Amino acid sequence: MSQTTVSRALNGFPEVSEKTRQLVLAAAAKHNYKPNSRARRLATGKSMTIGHLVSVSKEHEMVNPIFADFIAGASARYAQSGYDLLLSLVPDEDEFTSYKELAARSAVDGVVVHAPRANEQRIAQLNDLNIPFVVHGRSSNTIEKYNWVDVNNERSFYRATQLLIELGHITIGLINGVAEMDFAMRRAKGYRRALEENQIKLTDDYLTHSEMTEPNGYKNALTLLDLPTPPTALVTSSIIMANGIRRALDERDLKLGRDVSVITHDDDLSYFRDAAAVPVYTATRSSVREAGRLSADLLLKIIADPGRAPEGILLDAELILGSSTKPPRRP
Amino acid sequence: MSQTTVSRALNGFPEVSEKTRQLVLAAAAKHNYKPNSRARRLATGKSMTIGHLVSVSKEHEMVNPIFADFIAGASARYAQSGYDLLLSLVPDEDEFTSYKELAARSAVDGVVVHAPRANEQRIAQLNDLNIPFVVHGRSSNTIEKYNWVDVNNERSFYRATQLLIELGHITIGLINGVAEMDFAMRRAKGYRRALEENQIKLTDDYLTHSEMTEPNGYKNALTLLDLPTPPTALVTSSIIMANGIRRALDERDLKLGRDVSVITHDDDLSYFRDAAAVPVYTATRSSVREAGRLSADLLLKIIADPGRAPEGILLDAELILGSSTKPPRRP
DNA sequence: ACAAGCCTTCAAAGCGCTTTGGATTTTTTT
DNA sequence: AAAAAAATCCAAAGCGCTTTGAAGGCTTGT
Repeated sequence: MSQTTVSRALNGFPEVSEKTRQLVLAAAAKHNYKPNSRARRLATGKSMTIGHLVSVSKEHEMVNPIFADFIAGASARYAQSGYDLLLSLVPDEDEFTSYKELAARSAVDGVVVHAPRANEQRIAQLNDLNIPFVVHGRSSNTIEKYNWVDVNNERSFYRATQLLIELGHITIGLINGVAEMDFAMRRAKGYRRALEENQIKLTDDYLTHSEMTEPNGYKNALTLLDLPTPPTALVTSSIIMANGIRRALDERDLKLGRDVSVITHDDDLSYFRDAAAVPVYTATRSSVREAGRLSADLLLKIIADPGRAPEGILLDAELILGSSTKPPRRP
Repeated sequence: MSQTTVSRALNGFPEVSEKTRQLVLAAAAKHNYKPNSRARRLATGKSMTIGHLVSVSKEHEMVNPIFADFIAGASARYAQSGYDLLLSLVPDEDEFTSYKELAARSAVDGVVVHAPRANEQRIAQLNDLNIPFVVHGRSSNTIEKYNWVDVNNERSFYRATQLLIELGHITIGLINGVAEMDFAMRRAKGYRRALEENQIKLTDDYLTHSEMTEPNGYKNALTLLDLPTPPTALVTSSIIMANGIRRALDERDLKLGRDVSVITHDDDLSYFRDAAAVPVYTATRSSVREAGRLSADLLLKIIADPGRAPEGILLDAELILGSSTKPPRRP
């Protein structure tokens, strides 16, 4: 049997009879034959690979904790479509170099951009390189069109803050992510809008920006609690920071919910899934794994149909009531 | 200038003069030329790719939280050596199929095995497939030789338990990972040995096994605290579980350290780095990122020299004193 | 039975590199 | 200055597939 026939049989072309196809498939299964990826990719001119460049803060050697779950969502989709996932953790200052290199050696058919900043250069760069991409998040100060999957951060944090205000809180802090990040900027915006609409004036002392680690949640919570007028409620951008906040409260002999209310954004991380009947934290919840799935889907679509108009997918986080929010204690 | 010369110049062969090499390099830099990965890989017969198959518990959709930091360590090494990192998250029941497929289409030059069980089939399977691999961890019930990088789990948990005993604790619980995992087994062994050597008899009620999530830490801590003779000290396998334990203590109005001592294993995760002058948790600490680096190094060595005798690298966790351990309260 | 038409199969070219073996040039030796 | 050796370069083959263009085998209509 000729090479052509085998190739056609395996790749589902109609020119081969069902009988021979079955024969070929059986033989392939028997000998555990799979076409050599390298040869296949050279012949087809496709890499069948999606790149994920995750930038690592050089300063803190910090990997975004949501990335594992995001990838978990995306990976499943790639596998279904026969794509491999190329992962590279790059120091943030080398990002562009890495993208250029990937493009030059044409190692990937598309990439996913993680953790965009409000001023994100990578979008223009990738457009220049003419390589299909999807951004997980958005970039506020970018005019170009691009494909993205994002959560409605502004609205979520507006709602969260609004809820606290409705409960009677007036002094509300925000323990946020790094200021340059687009999501952090939008969340701060939502927080501020809610305060403004309710004529609550708070200085920026009540807003902290830092990497979303447990120690930072702790540290920033203490800072806010030490203000002359300490907040009676906190909003935070990460369940990991919320854990740090809890530790700070504990240390000050304050009880979560009773003494200080907390609302956190909850990415539904697999090792922090807050699935109790009454969740521990009142939270704006949105599955980052689902975002991974959607991003992968979108990227594969773009690759299949390069002429496609850029699309944005906006997910709405749910505001889920837990036991960490109560009206403020009367003094 | 011929293709041959360019190829040789770029790949550092000695047959080309330094002058022409510089010329070639300059031209390549100018046009941002990089040899096409696909063609290169076909021609050389190497994939220049390392596979990481991370198995995902289908039941809980759980991704091991240490995996991101491990990968971060490994990724840097691969990049240095020009290797790509292929990541695949596979449902745990499909593991072998995935390895076979990778081998059949010869998509990778080697793989890293994550989270080995005490009875780990993948080791024999990979040996059969004749594909270079390094195990992050070990497999107690495997006789074959293989390459691994592991922490001295047994000894670490022996020392941790011993420390608690020396402080005067007699009722000590262990909140461990999933029982089938090799690391969990070894840690339980160390814990038991310390108890035995000190003639402390405790039923298995004081030992829980589960996936290392925050909710599980919480749940299991509550279970232990509800025992007729509740433990005055706990050892746990993960700093994420330790956070759950803290929450349980909080709920019972018990103070970490003062009322219940806790020692946790600390993988030095980037978003939980316990870097205070006096760490929050007394911990057996070992950087999983460093383990990633070492695993990558070892794997690259094996690939470069297939005749190499299997090697094991045993890391010793440090026992670091924090503020979560105190002598038990006198009643 | 023969031609037309379709279904099925095949030989060969090509994907963009590396590598071999030989050709050419330059340098060194006699 | 000629021969030998070394340095440099090049044409062509080959990596294992996919894909093109053409040939062979089978069915149908007359």
